[in-house]
Amino acid sequence: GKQVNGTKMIGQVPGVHVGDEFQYKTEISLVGLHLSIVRGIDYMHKRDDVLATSIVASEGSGYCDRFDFDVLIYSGEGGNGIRKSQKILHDQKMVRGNLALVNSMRLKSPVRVIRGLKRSDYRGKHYVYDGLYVVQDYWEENGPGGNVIFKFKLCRCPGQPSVDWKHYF
Amino acid sequence: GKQVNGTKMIGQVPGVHVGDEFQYKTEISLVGLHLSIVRGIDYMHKRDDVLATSIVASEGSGYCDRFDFDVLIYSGEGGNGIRKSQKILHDQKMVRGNLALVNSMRLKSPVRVIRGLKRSDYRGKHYVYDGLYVVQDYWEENGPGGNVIFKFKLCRCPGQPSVDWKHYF
DNA sequence: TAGACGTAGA
DNA sequence: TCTACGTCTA
Repeated sequence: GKQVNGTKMIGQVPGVHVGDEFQYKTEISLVGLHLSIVRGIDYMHKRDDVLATSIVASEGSGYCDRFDFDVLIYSGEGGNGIRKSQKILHDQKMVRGNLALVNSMRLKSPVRVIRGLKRSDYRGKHYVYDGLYVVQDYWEENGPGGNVIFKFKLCRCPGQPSVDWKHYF
Repeated sequence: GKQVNGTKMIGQVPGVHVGDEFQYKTEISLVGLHLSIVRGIDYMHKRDDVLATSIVASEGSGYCDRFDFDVLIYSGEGGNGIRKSQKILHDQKMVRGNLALVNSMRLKSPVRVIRGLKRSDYRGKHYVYDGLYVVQDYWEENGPGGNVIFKFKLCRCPGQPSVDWKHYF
């Protein structure tokens, strides 16, 4: 690994606080919040399980994530082909990040949530750490092309500082 | 723009020194060395010209850049299709970055050179600022598929600190 | 080797 | 919308 902040880990990352803001995915990678520069769901092996460490969620990004008070409805990974020029839609599979989120739910293992926010100046994003969530439920939905998409319901762990989102938009 | 260090500029960047090392393209973008995260040649409008500000050069990357003492032979951009899964080779065109380098040669405008070095631990790169160069010549070559590739000869400006490259490999 | 919620500029 | 010397994991 090449992260500066130490090893990949579950839960709170030392030195990173709720509300901390970052310019690039590479920065949240460097501080150890979310190691993958491109994937939305990051995960790691822990004992015999693969558990989610963190997710990057963005409203209105084509993934249709929804933040509603302390609840996040998050879309699984794979199949949607959003980054493809030929937008072929496939069913999402219960593997990798999706499977890690289910395992995290089963073991009540907390997941770091980073919100990707649209910039005011151009089409890119910036990123704000929103704190720890637990996965409470998941289900399948049909995407626009009839393909299977997983949805995960995450609830923000109590006792964390609140974030004034108006400050970041 | 979103760079932290100020506006895009030609020549020396305040606060950045020969030998400074960076982990990611996003970092050299943040400090103002090379604004584009993906392009090898960065450039800007200056009066009625488009001039090169900086290039990222890597030996052994498939682009066949060559460093030889204070001379760099650098390959132009476009056409080579290295990042494509279907490796279709086209002729490079005298546009964008390639044109900017020719303009920089004509006006003897200095170009910042960043060397992309292979990491020891994985397949990615890190980046070291090598200082200012001037473009002294350019020509066409035929690439492996017979396609046209531009080559640029850059010479390192005298009076700059030397770099102990063994330190970085 | 390919896939994944990458980025900026034309 | 596309291209461009991205970057990591499986």
